[in-house]
Amino acid sequence: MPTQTKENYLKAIYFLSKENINVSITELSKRMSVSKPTANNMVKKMQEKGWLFYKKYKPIKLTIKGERLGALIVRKHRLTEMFLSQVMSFGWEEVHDIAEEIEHISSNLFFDRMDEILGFPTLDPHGSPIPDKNGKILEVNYLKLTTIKEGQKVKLCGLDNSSKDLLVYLNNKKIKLGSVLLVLHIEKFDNSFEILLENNSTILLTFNVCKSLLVEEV
Amino acid sequence: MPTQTKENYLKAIYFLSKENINVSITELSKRMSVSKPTANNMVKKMQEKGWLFYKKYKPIKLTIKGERLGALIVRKHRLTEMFLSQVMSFGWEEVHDIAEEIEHISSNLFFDRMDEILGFPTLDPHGSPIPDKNGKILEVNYLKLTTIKEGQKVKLCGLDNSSKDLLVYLNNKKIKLGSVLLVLHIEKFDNSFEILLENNSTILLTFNVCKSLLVEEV
DNA sequence: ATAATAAGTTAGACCAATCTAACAAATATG
DNA sequence: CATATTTGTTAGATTGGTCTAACTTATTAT
Repeated sequence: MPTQTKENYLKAIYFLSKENINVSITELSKRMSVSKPTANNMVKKMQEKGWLFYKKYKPIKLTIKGERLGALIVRKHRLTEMFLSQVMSFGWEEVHDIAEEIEHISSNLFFDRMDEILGFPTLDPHGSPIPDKNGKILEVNYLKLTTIKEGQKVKLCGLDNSSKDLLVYLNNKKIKLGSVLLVLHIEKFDNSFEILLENNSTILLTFNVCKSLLVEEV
Repeated sequence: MPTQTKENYLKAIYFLSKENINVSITELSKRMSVSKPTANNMVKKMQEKGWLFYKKYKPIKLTIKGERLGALIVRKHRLTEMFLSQVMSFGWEEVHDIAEEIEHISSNLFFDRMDEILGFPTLDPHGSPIPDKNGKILEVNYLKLTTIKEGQKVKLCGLDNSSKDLLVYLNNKKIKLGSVLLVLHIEKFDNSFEILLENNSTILLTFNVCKSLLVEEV
């Protein structure tokens, strides 16, 4: 049973790895907002527990065990976010912080019941996969909106960057997961996208926003 | 913001006081399953925080502040139990352990939303009061069934001892919160109570069981 | 009232998680 | 290639929560 703190380190390493970032002591210390000696010390302890492998100046790698533990925390986090939003009517911008706390609850029953109530979702509303009870995730292959050509119709399936700002922005534009977007025109000048929505309104999205939108051709 | 550990001490002192137990260092250490020096040390720290008042060999008393903090933890615990049972379909015997963990979540919004979903209950299914957002509890003035005279009609409003055994026992006898009981006869010999239920069946309750039944005259 | 028991305290230790200051090792750069 | 910069490590301290052993101070019981 990892402590709450160690669970947070596991999660940080898990995400850094998924982001293809070389997980160094320095990188980890930045992500965790702790000093380098603190991160160093923690990594040693986690290695002793058999959750990761580390050699001086080499990237930190989670072991199978560590990877599974990390995935299970992510599972708890994402199920909680969905539960808060769908069952408890919280807004998407509110759920993250609460889920950061609830993800450390040890009772598996609690999360399995959420899972059941939610109908065993495999993706959360950001389009991020929810690991199953064994820490296995369904691999998805979405495209960034920026790779889509003019005239193409796509469905919004996920967000690459789930910042609160982006969520609020999309909400204002009436775009949500599952929304169908038609790329009317791409402005050569600034790479902004002119998009036709299902309600026949036209909106303009900057290149920066488009980079964060993960879509699937329809 | 009390740490999780200190919240547990606050809760323990809160309950010991409510049970009219003289809260000594020894009593507290037993309740918390820690050594006496540990309890002693903690009590000193909590006094510094202004949550309680303690003088050598004198009973520990919560300050207004400490009382309020304790009540708020109880609020979180009881709301969680109700939410788990009523919204998430957990059995009443399963909810306690999960609530012990969730009661330490800091987000007030989370509990306020539970409260809303549950319809702002003031009593939990054991008949125990749920403190409000300010830690105020609806003072109820129930009587033990043992104080009721022959011929009197009462309504079951709460349980003084919420052991699983008692819950199962009452369930078998078809007695639940809100049941109306008529005291037909009190056996002088062993102080057992002969009770007439709403369905016109007659049952016999031992003095011991009657002590745990909190009722209101009707 | 004095001895036995219970209650409370002190001292010293440990572990988890953190810090700063100072130093060492590897990498990058002029 | 030599030096500057980045990266990692050591050492020593702190805080929160815990322990045991040994001691002191009340309470209780004979």
